[in-house]
Amino acid sequence: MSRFGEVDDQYDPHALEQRVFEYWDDVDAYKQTVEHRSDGESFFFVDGPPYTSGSAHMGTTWNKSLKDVYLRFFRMQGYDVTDRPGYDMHGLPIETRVEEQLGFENKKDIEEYGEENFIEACKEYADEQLEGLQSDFQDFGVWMDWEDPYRTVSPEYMEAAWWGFSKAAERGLVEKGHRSISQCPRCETAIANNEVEYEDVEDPSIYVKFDLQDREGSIVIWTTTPWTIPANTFVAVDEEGDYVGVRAEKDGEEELLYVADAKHEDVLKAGRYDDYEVVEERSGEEMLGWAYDHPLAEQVPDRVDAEGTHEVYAADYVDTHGDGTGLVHSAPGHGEEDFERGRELGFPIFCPVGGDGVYTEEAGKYEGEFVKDADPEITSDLEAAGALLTSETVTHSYGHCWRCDTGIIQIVTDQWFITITDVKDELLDNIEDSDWHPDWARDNRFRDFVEEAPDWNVSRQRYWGIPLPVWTPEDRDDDEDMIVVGDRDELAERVDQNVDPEDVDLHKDTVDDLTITEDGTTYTRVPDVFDVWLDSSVASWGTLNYPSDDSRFDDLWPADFILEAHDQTRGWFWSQLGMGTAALGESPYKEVLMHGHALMPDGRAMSKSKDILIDPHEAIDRHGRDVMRAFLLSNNPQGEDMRFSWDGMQTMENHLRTLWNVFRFPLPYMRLDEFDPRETTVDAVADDLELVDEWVLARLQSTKQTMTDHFEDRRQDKAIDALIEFVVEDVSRFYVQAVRERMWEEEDSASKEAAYATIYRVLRETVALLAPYAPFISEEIYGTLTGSQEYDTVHMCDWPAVDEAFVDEQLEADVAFLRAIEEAGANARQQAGRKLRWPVPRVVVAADDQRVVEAVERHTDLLAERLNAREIELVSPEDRWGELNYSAEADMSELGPAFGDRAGRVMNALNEARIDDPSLEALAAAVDDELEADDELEEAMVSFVTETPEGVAGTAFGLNGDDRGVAYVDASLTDDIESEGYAREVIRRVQEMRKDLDLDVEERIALDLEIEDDRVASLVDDREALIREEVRADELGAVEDGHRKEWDVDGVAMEIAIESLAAAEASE
RNA sequence: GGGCCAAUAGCUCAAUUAGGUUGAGCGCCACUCUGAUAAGGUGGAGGCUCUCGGUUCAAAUCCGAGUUGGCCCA
Repeated sequence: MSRFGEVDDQYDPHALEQRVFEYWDDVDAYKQTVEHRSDGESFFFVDGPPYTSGSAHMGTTWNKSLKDVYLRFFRMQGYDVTDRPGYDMHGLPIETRVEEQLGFENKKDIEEYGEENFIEACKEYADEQLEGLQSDFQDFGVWMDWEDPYRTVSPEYMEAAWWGFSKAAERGLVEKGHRSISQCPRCETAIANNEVEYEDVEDPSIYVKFDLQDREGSIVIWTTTPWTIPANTFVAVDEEGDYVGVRAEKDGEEELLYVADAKHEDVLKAGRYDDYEVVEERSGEEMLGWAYDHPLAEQVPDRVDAEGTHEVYAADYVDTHGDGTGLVHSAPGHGEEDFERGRELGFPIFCPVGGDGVYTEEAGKYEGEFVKDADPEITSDLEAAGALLTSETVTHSYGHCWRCDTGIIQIVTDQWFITITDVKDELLDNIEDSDWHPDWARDNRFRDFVEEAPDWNVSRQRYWGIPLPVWTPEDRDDDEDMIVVGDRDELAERVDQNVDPEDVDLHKDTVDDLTITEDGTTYTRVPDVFDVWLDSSVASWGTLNYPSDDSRFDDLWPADFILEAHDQTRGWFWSQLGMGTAALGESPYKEVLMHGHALMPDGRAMSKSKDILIDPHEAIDRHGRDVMRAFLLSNNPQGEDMRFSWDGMQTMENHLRTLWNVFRFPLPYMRLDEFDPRETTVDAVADDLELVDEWVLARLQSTKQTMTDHFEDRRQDKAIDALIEFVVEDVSRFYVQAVRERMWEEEDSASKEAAYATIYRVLRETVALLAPYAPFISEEIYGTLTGSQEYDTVHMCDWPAVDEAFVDEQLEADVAFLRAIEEAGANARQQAGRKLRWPVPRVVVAADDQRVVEAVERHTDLLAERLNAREIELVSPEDRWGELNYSAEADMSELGPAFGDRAGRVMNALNEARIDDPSLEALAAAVDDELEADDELEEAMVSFVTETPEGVAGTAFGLNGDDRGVAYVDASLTDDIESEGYAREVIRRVQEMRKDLDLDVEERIALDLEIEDDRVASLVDDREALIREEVRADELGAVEDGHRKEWDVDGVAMEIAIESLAAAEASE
């Protein structure tokens, strides 16, 4: 870009962004920036890999924008930043998508299609999805290493998972075990608890009577899963709970039922008993050991029947006041808690259900039926056996597979685990080694989650994932003597077949058939693949291609910084901690920034499936990338959700437009004067800097300090707020207004040079501060300001440091007062009906305190200029402005009782009184005529009102809500003031006419002026020189044709004509 | 059902370690100004600070209970 070149009149985000994209390509901006920092201190950022399904939504967009702003910030601070993006490409979500595309219904279809083909199809699908995300992220202007993302499906990455798992195995943390797990019967695989989604469904709700042996009566249990009754093994009670025996009567028959005391009314009501009576009170403890008959003994002949089963036991999962009866049907072959308790009690684990949710042979009569379909039959069998107390339905939340929405079932299967419960203390210790923003997320939420986390089931009975690197002795499937392979070299070395470690893909189809033979034993591979959460859990070394590339691991690991949304406490924050601790004994990250979710403008969650969303592409279409990014980044990134807002987007566009306008304002002048920013620096012109220059430079220093502090607190939102306030309030609305005339000066002057140097410095640093947020507009402004004199891209700049020479807190405070006075003055002017264009003879500032006096004394000239006042008079706090009078406003409700029928006259006197001291004494003296000897005026009767002299209006000014004084504007007219006022009116109109003709700023004109009112005409004549200079009129009164217009200036008719001299000459 | 977080103007948020008359920006309405400005300026409307209790001379702020929303867990 050429320095001070022509720029768009209007901020046009789309055209600008396209130009910048092309420019970045031309100069290889990203690569240069990375290279520029290659000698810096290392900073290891790890990208949490988005799952490759669908395109970028607003949440991902916010996430990547946040990453981008921090990575750019760290780079500007000099760090050599690791910025490899990642993609999470394995797992059930993609499998189910591909199954849908291929029209598959279950695993058999996959087997028929062929594992290899299916895996290939998944790979293709994942690759396609990755491309969509890649191009979106690049389109948002995110600078990461897009040429080399880490992909969880690459052999190097899969090897990183193998390595981590094998390290955990070396520490004895890998075991195969029987566990109760959540199973998706359609996907035929275990799914993690955190992949279970809960939805309300209607289910059976049955109360079942288990007849007691050796004593009269039945115990009553409640369940919403009749299909688990065949596996019933024991009944649990609360040892400390209160239970009752109830003798109940229905249809003339009587029975004795045992339930929790707190639940007996509900239960008997549900059973529609005619009448009942509590006949026994028992503690849970007393019921321990009671034996009962399995109600489906006939239907399920192979049911569990070991010593001590079908008896009552204590368990801590019983609640005598919750749902149900206070007696809990327990089937260790299904429920997780039942399983744990059953194991403690030493019972066999009976689970007559297969991975597809179909009863096995062990289920006797029900063999071959899908469990949920068997509910009605089981219920009617219970009824036939006289065991059904009642059958209803209930709507409750029930777990579903997060991908295919099938209701999950709890069954006990063999799975592989990383037994992180064995290192729980270490996990909790390692939490302490990471800093979180916000800190409560770590200390409350994350700690709670880790404390309660069970062992990690890492095996899935699926295809599209990283194969477990576990080989077990042929014909045995336990974890004794297992072999865990840690990398590809080890694989090639140990397997019986020929494998090229450089070449092997590592997916299931390439390793399934490999065997290992050692010491005469042949080992075969466990057919499972890893839980997809294990993939991303190794990202901290997978990003570095460790272990296949060990060049950087020692230097970089663990990660310095990660940044994800709050749903990752259960996800990636956790899985990484678990894996890092299991494999290496350390937290794999040092600092966490946890942001929230993107919500709809009305506060609802966005949802793609329900089509409730704001598409980032639409946001870009409407406002551009910089605006979207800056809007997203102006939201609190710490734990709180972000509401998207179109208004907020528009406001951000307005702010960026203001910056654009500030930037383009001085360009023509700088160009004309051949201003050289390298020679004419603020330091070079230090002696010529005027007050406003020093002030805006001081504000720049404090803005940099504020922004840096906020960035270091990870509150980039507050940082950009500070920057916008500086640009809009200080630079645009104050500084630029104040220096316009200096820039218009035609002659070279030290003052103009100082203004150029100042605004140049301000703009040059502002775009560096803005660059991480709005990289496109910053680039174009930077390029236009610097041409080829600096870096090729603003993103190579250092983060601007505070320049102590320009820090001036006193000046900042002074100007804050001046601006408050100016604001009050503008208000007073409006009250007095005098526009700013007309000078006023004086402004009187009545200061309430010494600080205001100091500010005004130090900067009287500036204040006079801003207020367009000929003179500033200062009244110090201990004095009162002598020209003020006071009147009183009487309160009749007080006067009435005090003065009776004289009240009206007193009131008039009070209201008419004019006194020069607002005291009751002075007032009493002024209305003396109406008062009688013992009358006493009281504070409550009146309130004092300040009366300004004729033609003067006053307005109070203050700072942060505290009144600090009053500004009085004396708007009286003199010939001299009218002369300048009318001259300014003429100038403004001529300027407007110049604009009509689209004249260049430098263009000379001829001016013709006719004013009917002789007095005004003569007043204007007095200012001829001023008018000629301001409107660049070389000739007066000689316009024949030209541009001619009639004006009405406050009732005075004028006719103005102008003509460009260049045009006039050309036509001659 | 449990945990965490949030709730202040129509919208987005402030209210300065630890109580002292609720503020800003945007939007809206009126007026005004304009040779950088789809700008700017002035004024205005707009709030039982989610509800109910408690502590206190005093609560948006501290405590308790609830409501709504978001996330997490079951």
